[in-house]
Amino acid sequence: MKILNRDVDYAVRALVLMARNDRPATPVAGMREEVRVSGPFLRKIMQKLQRSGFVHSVKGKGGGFALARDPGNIRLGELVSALQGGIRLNDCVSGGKLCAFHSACKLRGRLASMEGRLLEELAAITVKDLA
Amino acid sequence: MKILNRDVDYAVRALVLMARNDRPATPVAGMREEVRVSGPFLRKIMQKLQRSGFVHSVKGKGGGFALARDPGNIRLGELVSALQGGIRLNDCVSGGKLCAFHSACKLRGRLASMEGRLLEELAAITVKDLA
DNA sequence: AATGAATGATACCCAAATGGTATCATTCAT
DNA sequence: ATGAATGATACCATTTGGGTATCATTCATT
Repeated sequence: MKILNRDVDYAVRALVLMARNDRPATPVAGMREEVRVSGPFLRKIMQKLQRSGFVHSVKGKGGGFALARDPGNIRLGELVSALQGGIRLNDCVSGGKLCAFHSACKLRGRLASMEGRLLEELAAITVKDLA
Repeated sequence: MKILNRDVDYAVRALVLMARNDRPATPVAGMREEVRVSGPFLRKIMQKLQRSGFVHSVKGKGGGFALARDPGNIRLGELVSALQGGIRLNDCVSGGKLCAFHSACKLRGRLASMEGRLLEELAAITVKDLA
């Protein structure tokens, strides 16, 4: 239904913000207002981004997050994969749940190629593009 | 996340079945096995299809459902609209919930056009194509 | 007229996903 | 030592998706 969830939305805002400012480390407290989300929730998202390698983090006073990759190389498609486990047009194409009609299904191939195109389009958008 | 939900899936199966058989009326009991879904659930879906004008229904003994439109003119995009209220890539583009960055958002336009292309692709697939 | 096969409408219900909060542990500059 | 910051994780509330149950209505058949 909805392809981009809130996590991706907030993550994009935060990453764009960091790309524009380009500071050595931005704490959550310094982003949450502009991203317009609660501190704890943004923090959870930033931690996911850290685990996925999009940002690196510095603990302790004066710490925070900073981009770990070039903004021109952080693609929306990757964010979607990392934060919400990808996209699936239906269960059959990419959910791994093949239905009983698998072999005869004329819809499957079409959906699969639609999904492919969608992913390509998402991959074509980078944080730099949005900054 | 998932663009086609179960309703659309089962609806397509039922409509394709009806298009192939082309009987004056097919009762739910005569479809549920081949569609592989419980009777009550399929019935609920068929009722939605009836209300949306895709099929017409005949009550009483010997009744059932039949296509109300040419199979070549029943488009997947319409089914998605009728059965799950369309697609929205995110809340901002088509959910009516504009975020605080509305005017400055560089992502919005791109998502909107992606959504448009997706709908076009869905609209290009008809029940006849799948029958 | 009675019967039974069929849909119409609607009210539930359960499980999973989404969106978000709370808490405690750890690290580090000062 | 202190306090600012993240790491990890558990928890919670609401919504959505998928599905069942029930009663009312219609109609062919007898």
